[in-house]
Amino acid sequence: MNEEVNMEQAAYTLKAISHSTRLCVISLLAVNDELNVTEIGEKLNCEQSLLSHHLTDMRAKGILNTRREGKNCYYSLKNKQITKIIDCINECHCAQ
Amino acid sequence: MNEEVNMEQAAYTLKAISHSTRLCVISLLAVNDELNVTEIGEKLNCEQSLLSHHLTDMRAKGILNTRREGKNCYYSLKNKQITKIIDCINECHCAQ
DNA sequence: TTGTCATATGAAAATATGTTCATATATTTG
DNA sequence: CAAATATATGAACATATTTTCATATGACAA
Repeated sequence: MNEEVNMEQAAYTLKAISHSTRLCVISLLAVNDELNVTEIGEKLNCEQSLLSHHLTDMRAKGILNTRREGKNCYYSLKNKQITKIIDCINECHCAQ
Repeated sequence: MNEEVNMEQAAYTLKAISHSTRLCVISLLAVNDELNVTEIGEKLNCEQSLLSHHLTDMRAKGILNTRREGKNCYYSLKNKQITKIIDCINECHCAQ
C-alpha cells in the first residue's frame, strides 16, 4: 500500500509538533513571522536549552526555518499551512 | 495564557493519532464508517493485541467510538473532522 | 583580549509510548 | 456444558521523547 508510506510521512510530521510547547511556537510564528530564541522563550516561559532542543528538532524535521543575524537566531515557519492543523484539531473537539 | 490550555488539549489529541497505524485506522474509518477489529486488522496487517491496544487508547482519548454487536466490536470515528488533519498534513509537505 | 550575550550541543536522567506475549472475558455454537 | 471466536487486558520489555544540566561556540562590545 502506498497509503502506508504517506501515513508514515504524516505521522513523522505530526510527531514533530504534538507537544504543547511546539504548538505554541507554531502559533506564535503564525502571527509573528520571525522571532528569535530569546523572544520565543520569554513569550512561552520556556527555559533556554529546552526550547533550543525543541526548535532544533523542529527545524531538522522540516517544520521551521532559521536565519542567523549576529548573535540572534530567527526562526520562522517553513510552511504556513502547518498552522491549519491547529485550527483543524481545535474544531474537532475530540477530547471533550 | 488560555492559549496554553488549548494547546495542551490539541497536543493531547495529536499525540493520540501521531502514529502510522493510527492514521491508517482513521483513514479506513473515513471511508468505511464502521469496521470491527478483525476487519481493521486484516486491512492493516496488524496483530490482534497490538491493534486492540491502539484502538482502546484512541477510544479512551476521544478519537473513536465503539459499538458491540455480539462477538464483534465495531469502531467508528467519533468526529469525522479528524480526517481533515491527514489531508492538512499531506498538503504541507513539511518533511520534504 | 576578555567578558558578556545568544544560542547550540551532548550526555544523563526522567518519562512516555509502542510492542509482545500470555491470559482473561464475553458471546455464540454444537 | 465445552469449544471456538472476537476482543481486551496486564505485565514485561524495547524504544522514543522530554527534560535537565553542564559546557561549548560564535558574535559583539568594552
